[in-house]
Amino acid sequence: MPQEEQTSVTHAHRGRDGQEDVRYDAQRIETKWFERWQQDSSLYAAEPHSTRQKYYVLEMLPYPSGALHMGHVRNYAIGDALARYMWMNGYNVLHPMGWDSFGLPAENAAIQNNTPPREWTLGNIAAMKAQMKRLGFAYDWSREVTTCLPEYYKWNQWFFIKMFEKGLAYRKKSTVNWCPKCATVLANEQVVNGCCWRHEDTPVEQRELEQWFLRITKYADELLRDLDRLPGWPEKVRTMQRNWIGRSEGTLVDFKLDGATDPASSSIPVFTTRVDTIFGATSVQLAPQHPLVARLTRNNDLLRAEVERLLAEQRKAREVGDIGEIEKHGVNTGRYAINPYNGEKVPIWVANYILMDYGTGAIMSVPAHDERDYEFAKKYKLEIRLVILPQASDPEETAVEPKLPFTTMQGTLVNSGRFSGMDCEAAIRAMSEHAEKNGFGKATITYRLKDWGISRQRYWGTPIPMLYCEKDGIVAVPEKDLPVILPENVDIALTGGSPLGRVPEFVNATCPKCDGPARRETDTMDTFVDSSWYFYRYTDAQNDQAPFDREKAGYWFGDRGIDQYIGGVEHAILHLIYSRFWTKFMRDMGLIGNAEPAERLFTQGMIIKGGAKMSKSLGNVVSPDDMVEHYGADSTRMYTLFATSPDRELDWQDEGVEGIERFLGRVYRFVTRNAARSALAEAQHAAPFLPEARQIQRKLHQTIKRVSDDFQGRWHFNTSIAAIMELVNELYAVEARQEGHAAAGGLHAKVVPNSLWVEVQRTLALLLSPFAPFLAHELWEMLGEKGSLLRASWPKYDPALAKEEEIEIPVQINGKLRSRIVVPADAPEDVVRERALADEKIRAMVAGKQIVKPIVVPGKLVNIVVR
RNA sequence: GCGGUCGUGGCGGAACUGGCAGACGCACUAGCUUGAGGUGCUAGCGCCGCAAGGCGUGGAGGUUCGAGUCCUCUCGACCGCACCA
Repeated sequence: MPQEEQTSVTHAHRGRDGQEDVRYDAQRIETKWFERWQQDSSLYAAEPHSTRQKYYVLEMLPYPSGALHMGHVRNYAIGDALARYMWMNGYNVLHPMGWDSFGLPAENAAIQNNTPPREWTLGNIAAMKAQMKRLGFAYDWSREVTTCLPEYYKWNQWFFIKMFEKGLAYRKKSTVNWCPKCATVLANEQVVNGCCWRHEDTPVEQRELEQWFLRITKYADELLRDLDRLPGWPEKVRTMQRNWIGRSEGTLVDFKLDGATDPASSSIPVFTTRVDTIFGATSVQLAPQHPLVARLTRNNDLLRAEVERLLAEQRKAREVGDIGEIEKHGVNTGRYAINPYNGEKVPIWVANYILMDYGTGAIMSVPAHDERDYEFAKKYKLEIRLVILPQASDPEETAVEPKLPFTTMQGTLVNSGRFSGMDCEAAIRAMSEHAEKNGFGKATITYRLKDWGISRQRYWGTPIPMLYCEKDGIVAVPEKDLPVILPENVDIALTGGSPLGRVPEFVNATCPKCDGPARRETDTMDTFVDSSWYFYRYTDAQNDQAPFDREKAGYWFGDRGIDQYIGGVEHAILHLIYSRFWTKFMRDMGLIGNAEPAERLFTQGMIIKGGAKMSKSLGNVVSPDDMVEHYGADSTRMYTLFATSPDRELDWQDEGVEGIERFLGRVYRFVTRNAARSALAEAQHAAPFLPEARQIQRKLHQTIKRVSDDFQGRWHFNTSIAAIMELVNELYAVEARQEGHAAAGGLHAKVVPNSLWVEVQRTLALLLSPFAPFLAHELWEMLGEKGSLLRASWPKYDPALAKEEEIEIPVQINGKLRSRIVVPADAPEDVVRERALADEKIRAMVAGKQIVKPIVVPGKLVNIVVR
């Protein structure tokens, strides 16, 4: 038995001939390569044109907050490993990086530290770029994009004007969050429990402001449909986007306002997905903000006060985020609406749970067939009228009265005039047609997706390139006058309104149409605009004539987009939907040929520690700088890949990093001890190929296969790294035996031929280079190789060499493991069966029993079923 | 409420299409080595049991020669959406 033989081998205490091992000094190695890589700026540069196939790998660009956090490191470690792997496989790789550098934190820092936003931001960028370089990420810095610089945001303005010209950018009134103490607008994220984040006892107010919107809803349907054409995106993200777009098919029905004096506004459009239940409608419910409400309450102070209360309740609930749990309240206006299907008069109510921004802001209430309407009707004692009966399972049976509310579609209409007797689906079709024929409605599709409000009453953003002229109205800044430069030295104190409005030199301009005086737009753009198209700019980052050259973008994007995009799930909706919208718009402009920004998307998991997300308040933040200083960049990066698979949540453990450092030390010492051996000398020796050598060779090729397979498939780098560890463990074991032989003065002082020994070490450096580039390069150099590993070829595995000659397979009796046998790997079924039955343990156990059937799974196991 | 992901040793996690559960790492234990500074090497390590053996992948059933993996029910954790008419 070969297993037992192993134990008889002397386990040497690795004497190493009394020689001290060199310590693995990550700092020394990494500083050395860091400095070398600094010298050569072309090292990671993508070729503009190449005979090699292109590969565009992109990680989401960071906001320059001042320091990288571990989430960044994980994200970039994944992308960098992939980029390096593709490089070594002969691709022309584009792997760029940039800065999403407009946004609020810079303004807050400016107020707190009295540092101009620009200075603060650029300082942070420099610091973070240094961190990235220290971590050894292989970015093509010649293509760096910084969104807060005029060279970049000029093109935000250019795109905006193009959208304006196409009617895709427009202005309308809308509600914003307003903190009375700050006297300014707040982003939704800055509203905490309905109060200002800086004044936690001050409730946020809603204000109506004129805002710029981008008509993303024009693409709603395509954005939804094309999700099916993105098999390379996580199902989760596609589902989230589907829900966000929220397509809903239904019917628009006009109820007439009874006794309307003004014919122009005499109808109340209502949206419903269940027009089949409309004969059961016993009221119409309006959102408190519904335009009709103001008119209906004009002469009734009491009623108006009630409505105000409902409105306040709704706002409160929405701000806290639990509109779903709001206690339903309503008030009867005393007026009536006429159901166009049966001419019936139903009361009009105003209710706090009706949302103005979905559908038409008005609903028909059918208590018998809707949960919410039922609850509301019970509370206010409104009529509940049954108009759908469950379909009897047995046609002979008469339908029974259902439990209310009866909300499923498996039913038949009753008490519904000429539509009685139809099933729900047929009725919806027939009734929608009926409405359209008679001019009071039609089948419609509504979306939850809203047009994108991009106006921000903030300083640190892209100025919206618009002018307001008394004579010519809203006028776009001419292209030749772009960029509209964001002025410096602006007072950004939070005193209300847009800071740019306090800069007369900025505000006062000339109308390009009439040369008369004009006022500049003082709002800036949402920073999501910046990140909606930045990845195109990487293909042509220095272009000052256009956002990018069509051909250059065409080369990298092709017709499928970025080959691999990597980032956090937190961007699953906003950033990724805006990017998709922007791409479709650019395609319609003829700027690009792809309809989607990225063919494949990978969302990495969060990093937690001690069961919670890392946060300053919990004090469980692990700083990348500390880790790099302590264990080195290689260990830090590699740990983020080793702790778990990249798609899963990572539970940070400092001891885990130590484990990686220990492993890298083992590799380093192994090569230190063995690098000097000459392959050439050995080739002449032609040493016998002992079992140990074969074992190493097999393991080596199996490892190459496992690591390569992970890159090609599931990206489970944790198992790739585990495979390399296994290889190294085996190398140590064989090395010990080799020394044992030598010490014993054995004939085979060299158990493993030097040529193989050298191949093993070279391969080790190659396999490690995507995960631990610093050490890999050091090893490469120790092995006498020159140049970057990026230019080296990824090792190929040889299936013949990876193959096991003999395998051990388990033998079960009735599914329970009873013995093991060793057979040739390619032994035919009947041989395996014979061997299993001949096994002594098995013979003893099946003696006297009847063998029902022996099951042989070649190469896997034997299971003998006995009775 | 709807949609999704996930429950495996003391811990992080392996086990791709059903086929030896626990690879690899951490922690722990022992031996050797080193040593005034987070050292290295070797071995052991799911649970019960002296052992033979038995029991084990959140729980209960089922399919199968065989289930962590498939099916049904159920419990729990996390994420997203949410009076969406």
